[in-house]
Amino acid sequence: MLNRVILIGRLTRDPELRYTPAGVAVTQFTLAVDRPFTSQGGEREADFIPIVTWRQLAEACANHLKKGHMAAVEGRIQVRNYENNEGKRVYVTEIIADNVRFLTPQSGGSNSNDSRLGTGNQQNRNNGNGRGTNTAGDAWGISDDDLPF
Amino acid sequence: MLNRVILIGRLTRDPELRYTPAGVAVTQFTLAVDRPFTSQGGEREADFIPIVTWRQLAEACANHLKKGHMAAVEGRIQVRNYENNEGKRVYVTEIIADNVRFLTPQSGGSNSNDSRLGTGNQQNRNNGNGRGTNTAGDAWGISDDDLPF
Amino acid sequence: MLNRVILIGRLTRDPELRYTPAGVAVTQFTLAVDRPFTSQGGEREADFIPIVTWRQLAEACANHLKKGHMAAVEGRIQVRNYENNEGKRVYVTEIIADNVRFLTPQSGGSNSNDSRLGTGNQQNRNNGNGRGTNTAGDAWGISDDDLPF
Amino acid sequence: MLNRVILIGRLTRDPELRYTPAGVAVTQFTLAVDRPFTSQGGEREADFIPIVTWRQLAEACANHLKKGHMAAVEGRIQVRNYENNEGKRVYVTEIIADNVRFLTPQSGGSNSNDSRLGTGNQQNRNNGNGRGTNTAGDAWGISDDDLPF
DNA sequence: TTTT
DNA sequence: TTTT
Repeated sequence: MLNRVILIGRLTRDPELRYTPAGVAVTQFTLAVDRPFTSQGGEREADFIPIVTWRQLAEACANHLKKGHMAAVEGRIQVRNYENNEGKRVYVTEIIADNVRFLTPQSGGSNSNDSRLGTGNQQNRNNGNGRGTNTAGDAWGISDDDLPF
Repeated sequence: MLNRVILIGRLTRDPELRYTPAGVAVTQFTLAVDRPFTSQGGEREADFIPIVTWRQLAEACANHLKKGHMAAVEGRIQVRNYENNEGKRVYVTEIIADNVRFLTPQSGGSNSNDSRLGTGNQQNRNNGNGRGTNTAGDAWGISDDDLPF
Repeated sequence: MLNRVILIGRLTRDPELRYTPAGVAVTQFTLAVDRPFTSQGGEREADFIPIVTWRQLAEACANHLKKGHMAAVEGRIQVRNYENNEGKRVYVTEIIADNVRFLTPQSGGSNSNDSRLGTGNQQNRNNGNGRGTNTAGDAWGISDDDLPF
Repeated sequence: MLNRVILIGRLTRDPELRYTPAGVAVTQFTLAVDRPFTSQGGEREADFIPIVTWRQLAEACANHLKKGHMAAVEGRIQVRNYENNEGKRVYVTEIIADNVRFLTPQSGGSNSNDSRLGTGNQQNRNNGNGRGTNTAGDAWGISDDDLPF
């Protein structure tokens, strides 16, 4: 009934932009979020949280975010499951973002930081590429059925 | 750097209270959180999100929550990993709650609804039970190393 | 750049539904949110927080919420200022809600609890009432300029 | 029952650190939070939201934040009222922060960015200044009764 | 594997 | 598998 997540962290890698078979942009990246406390045994000190963005917001993230950049992400937790290549059900927990703020100043750019996109937007984009259209599904088990808006 | 989650949903089962080897209370339950939209293909309509609470809050949840009850949960996302019995690394995403509100009126009780416990509290509780102490570790791969506060 | 509020509390009165001069629904109510701690001197124990909703969500709130009902409100803080009838600038802090969950079971109703409305919706509603159209502006200093979406 | 706010914005001025009569540190600053949309009439484009921090967090903010710096603030809304010098009741809405992240890199410093302080900390600090101790009360109507933790 |  |  209510599902809201807000994170600030750093990208562990460059974001990956793909397109669903229907031509809808999706990008994924992982946010390293430092924990508030230091582990007693020198163990884990960050959580690595997968983020998914769609449509315009996906393209903005792909264009503006890089490995190491800081970002604030607002969205909801989604628990997706799909069958892997051994026929086993795999559960994946991700944040479906509807707002991403770019907190690392863009080098040589305007850096308007205005990235509230993606929610309530209609325009799809076909990448005009027969081979590329279903890479999203192949790579991540994401299909057009997962479109969240 | 910032990691905050707020959920409202219903318990899919009664919560399970266990104790770490050191005698610290942990309870786990799953929250079914309805999605805001209806899936086009009649697919999934809720996310099932695992919640972990510690210490006093753990005991309050075990005492007051039941299957089907509505609750509001505030906490942070944690991505834990452990080795399962086939020697494979398993990743588990859970919400470590630091505040739980009981939204289903307690039958025949005072229902003070005052459940802001667990954070910053010192008192452990040993269950005085040699056999029972490490059930938490056995069942869920949770140990005293996972103590979040 | 990021402005998010989540509250759970109870309505201090029935909500008030009005319409802007352009016929857009607005409703206002106040949420009493109990503080997590008990004041040492028996002082205040709740914050009384004004909520504003627009369009479809405004009408859903007017239809389903009553004094004493519990609700979860998601939105953003807005600091509005207007000139009062003594020509003095008055500052008003309110929550502009984009999601309201009705946590009190509706008596004699279906209680689908599906109240994610209001954001990204286009339909205005003229109340067909010449006198009533600008009551919102009169009563609260709200005008069509304050439309948030 | 639940009251959570998360903001990202910029300080409109340097923060002001004071001490209550009992010697507890309080700092106040205002966060300018850009609105997600552009006003049609070129009107207001940011909300100016007053922030209050206490104890260790107050001193960390006073030491590390400056006018123009970006910060993420987590806390709760509080509606305080006091009598002004004309004997009139004044209502003040502020965010009582329990977590502040410094998002502007510190010039010439370590910038550990570890600012999760203030909650659950016991140590007060007396400023050893008879005259200065109650400046907080004078300036802002804040007294030791307002201590939130 | 799931709640109403 | 991971960021600073």
